[in-house]
Amino acid sequence: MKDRTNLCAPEKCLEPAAVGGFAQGETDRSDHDLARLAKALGHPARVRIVRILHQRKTCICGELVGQLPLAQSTVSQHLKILRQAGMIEATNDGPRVCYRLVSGSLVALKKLVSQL
Amino acid sequence: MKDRTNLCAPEKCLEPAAVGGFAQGETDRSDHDLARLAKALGHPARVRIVRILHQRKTCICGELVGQLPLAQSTVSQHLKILRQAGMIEATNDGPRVCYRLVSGSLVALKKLVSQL
DNA sequence: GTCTTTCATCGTAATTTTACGATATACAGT
DNA sequence: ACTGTATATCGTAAAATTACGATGAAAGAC
Repeated sequence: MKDRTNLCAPEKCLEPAAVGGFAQGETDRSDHDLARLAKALGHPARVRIVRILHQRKTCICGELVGQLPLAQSTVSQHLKILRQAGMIEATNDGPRVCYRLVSGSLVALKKLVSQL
Repeated sequence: MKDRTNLCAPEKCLEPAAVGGFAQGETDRSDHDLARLAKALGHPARVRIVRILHQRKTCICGELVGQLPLAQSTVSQHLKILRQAGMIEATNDGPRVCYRLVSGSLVALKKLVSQL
């Protein structure tokens, strides 16, 4: 077989090679940051969730489930992905969970994209 | 087992539910378009490729391979993903292949992101 | 206390992604 | 025709993604 520790998935990709001359750790970080946010938006359901949260400023999980043609557990999974990417956050409201966009996350994304 | 024809991956996701009241096929298409482009940028190597092509306006495949800590076949695979997403295109230059950004693809991405 | 509601997590399966080496293909030069 | 260079594609394996139902955990209602 071979090593296959996946040089790219975590945070190692593109960094070894970049040391080969001109220091561009800046670019590397941008690459990873943008890739991380882009990946989080790489599914229509998650784009939709972000859109809804942008409109309603805040939204209960159950309402999001109602807006999507997916099982509750699947929506919960998508919410987790967006949370791990730092795009949304949640607070508890009794038995309910209130989601909202992380302030500045959209601005950060737009900035990274505009720098392309 | 069950059906599991994956209602989301192709182009079906979010469309059945959207018919439940206010017609918003517009939003659905935007969701899919943005998700498609975002997914294409959802890997640091592909972000890097797009950045390089933006700088140098045009680039031979081999140079891209030299800039990335990945095997030639892997880079070729990433290029294929970007091509299928409509972000880059290629022309043959002798035995070499010359890649460039598809004119307007970045603008389209920026527009979709700015509409978030 | 016991329900009920709301959501996250678990277990699982199918599919996709990511990576590599090996091989095929296409073109230029000799 | 043969050689070498450049690239794509194939075969394969590991890991991640996407989806679902079932189960678990927390909080309010009774």
